[in-house]
Amino acid sequence: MKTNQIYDYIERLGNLLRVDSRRDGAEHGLQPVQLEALHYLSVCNRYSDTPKATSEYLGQTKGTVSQTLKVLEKKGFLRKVTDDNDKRVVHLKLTSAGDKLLQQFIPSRQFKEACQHLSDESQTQIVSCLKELLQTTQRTNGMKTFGVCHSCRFNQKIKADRYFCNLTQEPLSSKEIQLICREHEEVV
Amino acid sequence: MKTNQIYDYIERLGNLLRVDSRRDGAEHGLQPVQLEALHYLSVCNRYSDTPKATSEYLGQTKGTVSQTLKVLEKKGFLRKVTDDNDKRVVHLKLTSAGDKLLQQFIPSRQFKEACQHLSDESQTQIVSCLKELLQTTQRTNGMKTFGVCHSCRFNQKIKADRYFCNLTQEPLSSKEIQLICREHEEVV
DNA sequence: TTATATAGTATCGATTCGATACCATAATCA
DNA sequence: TGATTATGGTATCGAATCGATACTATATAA
Repeated sequence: MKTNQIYDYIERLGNLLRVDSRRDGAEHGLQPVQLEALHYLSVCNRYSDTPKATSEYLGQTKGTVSQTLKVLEKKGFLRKVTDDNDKRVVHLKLTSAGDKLLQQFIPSRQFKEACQHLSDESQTQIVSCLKELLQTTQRTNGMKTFGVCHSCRFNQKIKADRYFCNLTQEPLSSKEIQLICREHEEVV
Repeated sequence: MKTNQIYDYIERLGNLLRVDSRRDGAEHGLQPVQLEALHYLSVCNRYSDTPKATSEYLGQTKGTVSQTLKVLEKKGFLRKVTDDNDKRVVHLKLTSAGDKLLQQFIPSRQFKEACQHLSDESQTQIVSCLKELLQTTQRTNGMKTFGVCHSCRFNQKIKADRYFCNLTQEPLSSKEIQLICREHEEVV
């Protein structure tokens, strides 16, 4: 069992990313968690761009996340749009300033630099290892997986470029199925 | 280039560990960063168990770390011992309560559980992947590597169970060379 | 001896974070 | 239909992180 070793590496790598994030974010008066929330909102689909879903993703209470989002809105990195069908729900859309910020800082310059020193094979192997580790962790703990539609058991391919979600009973475009979803459930 | 994918996985895994840590630590009134500091101090050698080294490891300012350590001391998880040679320096020793705490919470129950579902091969592969990723990141960014003496260019094997550090010019036991060191430099 | 570097601490203000209380809308059910 | 309950979200408070700054004590260099 190499549990401890794996734990140490993940903790250390996560830590380093956080240090980068703190330094980069400081330039715009942003905290690591705020960048992370913005990052999430940039890669999730229309079922998942709400404060509630963000709270589930970050593992924080909705009150905490509400404050985080307020800061991001005040700084002009996202705007809130009330849902047409359910007026309790708000959707969080990145502004162009928000997009620009992420392109600049996510991943951090340091991390990009490091990845360039890895061979293609290494990168492929690392991706598959991390994927397995993450999926195992999420499955074991009964957590939401936040995967993309492509790997979701609810997703159904109708024809080329036409998909259908069997959970929401709505059609999805080929662009949409590349985004992560709060309702995602791994194909078994 | 799979930079973004790798970044996402690491960020997500690190995030999950932090959520576990926050929940576990809360039982003893400890924050994630405090558990992390204690964890570091439990696996570092006698050159590296100081506030300064902890600050370098965590990537935080010495002032910040000083407060973290004060809390851990007040709660009885570590004690401070002034260095004999340099009276500015203090060494941080875990108490038995500190040891016990780590055994209970590091790695988190959830993480141990998840790792048990991974095959031996998977674990071995994950370890080697993460190691490569971490080393590349640290090397690229000119960071301290915080490795164990075994992989350090300053370490010299005299005979079975007898080692010597060419940096500090001191002998090291076979037990000591399994601990991480702030002066560690990878063999090239 | 004087200056400078280093290890560490103390204090302050901005911010995170969870807990609690609260509001508005939706869903349930008698 | 009308009352109850559930859900999404916000506001406020207190404890804690974190960096910046200023500070003390010891060690090293000039």
